[in-house]
Amino acid sequence: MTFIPELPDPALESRLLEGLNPQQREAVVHRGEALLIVAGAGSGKTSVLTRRIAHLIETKDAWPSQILAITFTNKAAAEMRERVETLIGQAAEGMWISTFHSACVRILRREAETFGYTKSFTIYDSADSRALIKRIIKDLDADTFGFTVSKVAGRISKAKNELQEVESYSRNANFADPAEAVFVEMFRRYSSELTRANAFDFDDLIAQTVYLFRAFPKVAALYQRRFRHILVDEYQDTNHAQYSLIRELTRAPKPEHLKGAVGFDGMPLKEYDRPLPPASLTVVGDSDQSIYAFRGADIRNIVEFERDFPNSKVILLEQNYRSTQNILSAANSVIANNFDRKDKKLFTTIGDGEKIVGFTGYSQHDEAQFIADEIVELREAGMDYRDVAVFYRTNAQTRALEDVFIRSALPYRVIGGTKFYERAEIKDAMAYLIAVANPADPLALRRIMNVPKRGIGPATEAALQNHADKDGRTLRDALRESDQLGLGPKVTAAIEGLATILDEVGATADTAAPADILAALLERTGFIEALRASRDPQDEARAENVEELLAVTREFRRNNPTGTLLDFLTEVSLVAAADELDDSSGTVSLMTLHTAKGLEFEAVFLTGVEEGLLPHQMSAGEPGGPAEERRLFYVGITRARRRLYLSLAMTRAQFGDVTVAMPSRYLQEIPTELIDWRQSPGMANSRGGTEPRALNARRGGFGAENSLAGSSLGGPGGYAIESGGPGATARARAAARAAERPKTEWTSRVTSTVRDNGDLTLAAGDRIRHVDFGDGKVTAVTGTGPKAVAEVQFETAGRKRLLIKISPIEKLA
DNA sequence: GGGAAGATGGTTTTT
DNA sequence: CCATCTTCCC
Repeated sequence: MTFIPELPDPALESRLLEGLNPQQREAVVHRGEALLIVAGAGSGKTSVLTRRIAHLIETKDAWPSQILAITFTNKAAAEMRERVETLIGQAAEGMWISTFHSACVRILRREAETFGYTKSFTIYDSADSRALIKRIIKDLDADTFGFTVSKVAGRISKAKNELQEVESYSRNANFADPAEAVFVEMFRRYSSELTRANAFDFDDLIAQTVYLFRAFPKVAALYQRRFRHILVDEYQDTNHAQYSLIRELTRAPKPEHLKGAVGFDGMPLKEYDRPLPPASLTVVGDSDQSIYAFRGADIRNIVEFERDFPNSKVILLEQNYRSTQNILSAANSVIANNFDRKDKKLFTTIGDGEKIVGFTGYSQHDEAQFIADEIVELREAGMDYRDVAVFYRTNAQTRALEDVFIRSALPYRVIGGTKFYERAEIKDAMAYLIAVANPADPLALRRIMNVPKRGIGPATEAALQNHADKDGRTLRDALRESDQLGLGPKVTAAIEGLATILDEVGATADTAAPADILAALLERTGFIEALRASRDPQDEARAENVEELLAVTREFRRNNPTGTLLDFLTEVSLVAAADELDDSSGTVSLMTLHTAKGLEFEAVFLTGVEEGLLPHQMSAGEPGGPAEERRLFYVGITRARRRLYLSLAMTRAQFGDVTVAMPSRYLQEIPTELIDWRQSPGMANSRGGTEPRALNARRGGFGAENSLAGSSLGGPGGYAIESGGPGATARARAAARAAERPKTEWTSRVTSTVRDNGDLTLAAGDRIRHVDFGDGKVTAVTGTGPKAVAEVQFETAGRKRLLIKISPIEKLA
């Protein structure tokens, strides 16, 4: 069969450019060494990027395998792949579309043996890193110098992001300062422990790849030759290490480094006698959306792009296709307060839209109640829950929101935050998997040594560790030789039992399905059994969580039929918060402003717009802090398509006591005519100033008392603070929590006091009394059992939906 | 070695 | 306010 090369299909090319404005079009078709697309929020950059990739393939300027596209989250990568697929079909398969971290893992696994690691290296997440650092601090008594785990972790991470290894770091260190000397020692130990454990931390994934390329030009040349077109999204949030990685990849591969090279398919590569041109680089970014300086993101990467890549072209995308003009005007005027930025104004042709809605609650519960009520109204006006998002600055703010949402029977999901994988029992089960996949890792082994209880305590552990250290073997080796330690027969048998299980299950680690490996481990160690047999009522829920993990591993294999245990562990450690977002879920999404980056929703609630929270207290001292906080606010505003709500609370319970909050300075940067204040800070404040009962005051027309049962605002009516037996309430609370523990999704877990009305049943026509809303009449009941929801018409507070089981209500005779 | 009760210290944002 | 660590007793 003869293959006739096709000319670019004009019909198809025009399809790729269809509906694009001239700048977007240019961004798709431009060819050259370097291209910077400055893409304002909502300017259609994803569309431009995907079409650019499709266009490169379509015009035969690139084979799919020559494309490397870097996104910020796995979800964005999956979305991009999908969209390219719908444009050009199967051809999308050979492309690398992934995050920085995933791409680096892929490279490091391929090349691990070149530089002293094995393919089975594991990845330390931040909790693992912290656990290791904690041990080191303790060993060195470094806390006497004021070192905390987070400080040390932060400094090490910062160094790595700037490509400073222990050696180069200590060369510039001031050893006259004892604290600094101790830090260097900690850094040194941390690094060598990681190496010994055959593990990388998050920052290593990038940094080590760069070192690999620099130390082994032949390896680098292979990738430089392969990736002819590199595209990087969210370029404003790249740090120095990531920038350097891109630099290494866009160097021209030298012919001598490619001599005798073998391609990724194992076939010898064609040799060149002339240098190949460097890969072409496309970056997309917006310096107004740079919000990751704290993790080393360097805004200069984008600002100085033109200087870095001399033959570059810059294209500006300013037309916004997402939001109404009112929302954009607010965003523009806020961000204009950041000096040293290139002036850029987003505009749209879709019209002004609704005004921004503002609300000031008396407390964070009041604020949350307002949000819940508004969401109900939006829903009644035809909006889907999944099109609504609630943003906040700190994860701690979810508490009040969850509290109120649960009682209002609003389906919601917290994106990120306390993750499933951070739960102790899940970490334990995962540690078993890691111990099996990477026998060199002592951290995982230590974690499971006595889980479930088998009588191996700190003393035994130390003995094992000593034995291992004596002749430089691993802790795992020591386990196998426990009979040489002269320990009691019971303990020795327990250790041997564990060693046997790990070794025997470990023999299948490369081939067996992750679910089978986990099931075998759980079965043979009696892990779940032990939880079920426990007297602690919470252990039943923990057992269920572990079974949930088992389901996750099965699901993984369904999606990746050839996925190994290592693949599973890699995927788990690299999930980003935003990856959890499920577009089809039909729930309201709650997330931090950071997680919100790159997403969009019909309606956005931006909460806690207060001084001290946004901008956050901690940012005040840092150079560039307030400006970055402003960008964060800007990012939040520009996520909204139609409706934007800005809310704050006058008082906020933090650190156990109530503090008075001031409206954020950023609110004053929005022209007043853009905001429709349902309750302005002034309105709330004047009451607060004159009435001691203000915290529970009736707000205009609604007659709602705002203190929810169990909230921290003192007793009903705001009497003088009277804290009755803190121990007693804490215990009662823990008991209530244990008893309740909803069997629903682990993400929607109840975080504060939950009332339980038992099997209280209501029917239309019943009269009830609610702690906050007063008396009302049930107009309808939907759902059954614990999920029954009553719709209630209150005399003064309006219509509400309440989850009968847990609402603070009583039935009136 | 195990467990429960008190003490302590620490919270921005995340791959 | 919360989680984690320490201490004490079995």
